[in-house]
Amino acid sequence: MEKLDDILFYQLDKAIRTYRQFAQHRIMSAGFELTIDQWLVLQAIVDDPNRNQQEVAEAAFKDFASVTRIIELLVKKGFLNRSIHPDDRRRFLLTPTEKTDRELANIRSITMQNRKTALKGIPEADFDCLHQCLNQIINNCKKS
Amino acid sequence: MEKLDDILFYQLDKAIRTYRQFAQHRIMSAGFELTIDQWLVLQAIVDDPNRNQQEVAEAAFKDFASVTRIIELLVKKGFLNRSIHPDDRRRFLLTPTEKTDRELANIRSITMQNRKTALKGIPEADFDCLHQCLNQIINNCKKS
DNA sequence: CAAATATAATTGATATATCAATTATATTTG
DNA sequence: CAAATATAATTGATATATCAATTATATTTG
Repeated sequence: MEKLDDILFYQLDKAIRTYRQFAQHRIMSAGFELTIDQWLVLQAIVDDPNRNQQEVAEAAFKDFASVTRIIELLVKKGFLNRSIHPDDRRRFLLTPTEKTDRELANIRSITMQNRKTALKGIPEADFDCLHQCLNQIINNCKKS
Repeated sequence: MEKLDDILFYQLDKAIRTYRQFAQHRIMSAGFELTIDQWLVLQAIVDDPNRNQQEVAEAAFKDFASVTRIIELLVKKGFLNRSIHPDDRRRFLLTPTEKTDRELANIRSITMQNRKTALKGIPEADFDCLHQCLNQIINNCKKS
């Protein structure tokens, strides 16, 4: 029987999850109250507040339903204000609150450190290889 | 603002999730009733039925609590029998049922195809690079 | 314009992840 | 040996993923 660790996809899964656990712990112990997924969604909204939820979902690579629920939490936690969109009553207008920018900036510095730590010892030359391989996998698996 | 796609970890996440969605769809449309995670846990048990649940969790890179719940489902679906372990009443004795081997073998052939499709176009030479990079990330992020 | 269709978002159900608390049993230690 | 501690597994609470169904509004079409 092949060892699970020899299977590329198992290793891929393990790598991203190990990183997520690591990063989440560091964000929490620094006293922040956002999960990585909440951070991703919030960042996607701040980057372009005109996005509707489906565009946010696509940007953050999340499910529509998840985005609905995550935004719910972000509103509850006071990072977003939600009001009805003036041009389309099916949509919401999502506006980051005052504390949002500060929080995002603070988390960003931790995230930068996390990435650096996680990538330590990987030669520059391998980055391209990684990016290309991952892109190829994404394209191969994308539903057409 | 950096594009999310330029961030290695975002791409990593996207790659494994795209693969998972792809693989899960193909397993389902072939008429099987196991999720990838259930398959992983079941495989870990079949590989070595002497494992206790914590060892299963470690092998499948899952949380203890998740393993409890996944085993619950596997028992319900008739892939495992659960009885009290003769040597240690805190443990359970998990025995694959008759249909388990057949099911695993059938899914295996689909999984092989899936992996092949997902890796199409990636040069052999890049595999080592990938494995090494992922391992490095796992080690860098592992809690010590 | 009214009916049909499309779109934006939500909701419900089920699966998995994570953390903390709990239960039951086994082992260790004074 | 009894009390303290360790271990195996479960349970509860909350977050996220996925699919299908639903609701509300907007747009299209006959």
